Amino acid sequence: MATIRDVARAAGVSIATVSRVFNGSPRVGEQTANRVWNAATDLDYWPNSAARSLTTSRTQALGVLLPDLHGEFFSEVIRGIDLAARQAKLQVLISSSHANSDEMVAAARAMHGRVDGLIVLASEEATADAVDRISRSTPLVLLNPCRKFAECNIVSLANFAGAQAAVAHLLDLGHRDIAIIKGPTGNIDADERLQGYRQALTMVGITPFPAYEMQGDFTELSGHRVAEELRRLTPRPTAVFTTNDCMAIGLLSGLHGLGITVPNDLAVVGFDDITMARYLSPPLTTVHVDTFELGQSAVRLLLSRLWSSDPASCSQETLPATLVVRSSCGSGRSSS
Amino acid sequence: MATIRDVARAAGVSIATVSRVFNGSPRVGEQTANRVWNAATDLDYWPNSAARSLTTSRTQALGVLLPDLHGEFFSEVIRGIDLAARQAKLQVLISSSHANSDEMVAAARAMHGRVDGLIVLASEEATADAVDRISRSTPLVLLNPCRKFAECNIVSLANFAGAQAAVAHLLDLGHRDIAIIKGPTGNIDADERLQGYRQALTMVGITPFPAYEMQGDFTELSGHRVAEELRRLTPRPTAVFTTNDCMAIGLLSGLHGLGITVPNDLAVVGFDDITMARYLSPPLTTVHVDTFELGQSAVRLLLSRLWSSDPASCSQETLPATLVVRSSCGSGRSSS
DNA sequence: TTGTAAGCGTTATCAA
DNA sequence: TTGATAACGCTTACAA
Repeated sequence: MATIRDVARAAGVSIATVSRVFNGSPRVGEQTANRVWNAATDLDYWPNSAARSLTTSRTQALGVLLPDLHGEFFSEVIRGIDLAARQAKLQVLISSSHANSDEMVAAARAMHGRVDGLIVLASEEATADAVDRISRSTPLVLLNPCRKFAECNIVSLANFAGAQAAVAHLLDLGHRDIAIIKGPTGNIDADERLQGYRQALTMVGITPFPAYEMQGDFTELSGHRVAEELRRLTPRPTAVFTTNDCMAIGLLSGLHGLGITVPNDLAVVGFDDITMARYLSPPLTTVHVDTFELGQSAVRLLLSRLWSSDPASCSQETLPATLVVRSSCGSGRSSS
Repeated sequence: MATIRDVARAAGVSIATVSRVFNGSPRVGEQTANRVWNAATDLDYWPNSAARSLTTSRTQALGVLLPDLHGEFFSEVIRGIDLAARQAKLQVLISSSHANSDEMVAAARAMHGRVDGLIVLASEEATADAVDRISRSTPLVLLNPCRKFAECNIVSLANFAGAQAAVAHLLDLGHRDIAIIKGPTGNIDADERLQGYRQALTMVGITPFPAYEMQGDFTELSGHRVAEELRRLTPRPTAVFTTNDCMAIGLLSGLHGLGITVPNDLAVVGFDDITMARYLSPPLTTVHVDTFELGQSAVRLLLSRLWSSDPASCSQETLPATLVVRSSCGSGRSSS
């Protein structure tokens, strides 16, 4: 690949002039600029980003650190980040599947000199410590962090409120025996949604019943497995809140196999509102969250952090979680 | 952030020695190495990747260029790439949502100096031209390219064979009137799957019937819409091949609303075998492809291309597409 | 408006 | 085994 020197030589100018042309400096004659463009095109020249970052100490890139995520959440967050980054002329470096703090810190270090800041999804308690270590050397935006780090920019989802709304909906429909399928232990989303569930029950005077809190792990398979357990519960619940849609899908499938009809025998409400929620049978009532927006917001926040003169400035943003009523909860209990 | 000079000063050595320590050079005394490690740890030092790439002219990073993709395909490919890259100690730069060649070329240029090679998913005819332009300056691996570029490393999916197998399955079950929901025009996957469908019919002496080739765009919504069209077809098809699972989901939902039961009134076979295919009702018979492996293979191919002494060397790999029989096609037509 | 030259943080080539 | 020092390709004062 040609360098700036090749272009300078070909255009009969100094390398400084070539640099000016490529950086859109106004202090360059039109004729000269044209000669430079032509030479650059001929030589198929483009500035070397590494060299550029070195002199400017700005990389025009951001890094993303993620745990081992699957499915729509993962893809939509990345899409959101990628799109917002592109609009801001930033590049995106990704490193996912981090199971513990050491891996995350190693990934962050490896990005040193390559990124101006980092977006970190550390929802698992196991990766919390990484945030402390990384934040000492790099501007950070946290996505849905497992703990609230005081001096960080944070974008979160309204998990608690969303879960409360989901359960309140079931209560409104006349249900009293409401079970929940929990997410993985140590995951902040899982935990907040569980708390929202308990709170909604408590508010109407129902004491959360431990046997109704069934363990899942956010996968379809775990939802499928729980169907069997569910029918053995006494008193048998009339409704169940699955803390994400994937588990709802598995559950629906399991219930179908068991001959339990939804919503007549059992009402089901999910969380996330993934694309296909509306195409399930019955269409799933669930809590909508905008994962794409989550990614976009993170980039915006990082940008404002990078531009701000005050590096200690920090803001926290929470994205709404709103109930979307479809058919999986029916229209109320016929018999009380 | 501390630089190599700070560490050298703190450890009382030259910068060359610090560099040697961080690059695992054997030619350095144990005592010295320890002093350097300690100083580095104290100062929280880590080598600047941009500077490193500049001197070595190797970046230890690869770029990924993608069109506007959603859902599981997107996330699994990236996961595959990310994992394989991490094993090879490579970083991953992502740029997605490219709708045309100019955008792709711009993204590739912006990565100049940041990546050693590129993985490009250019399945759309609209982005084909970008491949030609980019390949002149950067080592490339193509994922499922819309045209077969002779001098490129390519990993593809066995779309044709997979589609043939899906339709052959329907034929085996006694179906003769088999419709198809096509993917977006100009998309290679869509096209190859359509060709496989036609071929399977032709092979048993059935002439493909144009009215049976319904337009979809790989989204759930398009599958949903087609349900209505489908029932108005004469002769009414007894089976339908949807060229991806998302459309099958939409279709299933639409058929359910119309009171058409699967597989009794209509057999449905999909393509992709996304995670939730098995949890649909009925569980979807579909063609399994390993998207995660697609990403991994691409990285491996790029690596071998980068290491190979012969830059013109190129290999093409095709990943299998195998039928997974579940319940959405039933067990054969009761009445012929 | 253009050119010269210093410097960004490394690695790599020599010497010592 | 270590240390000077010249690149690497670029941006940016400062001069002209």
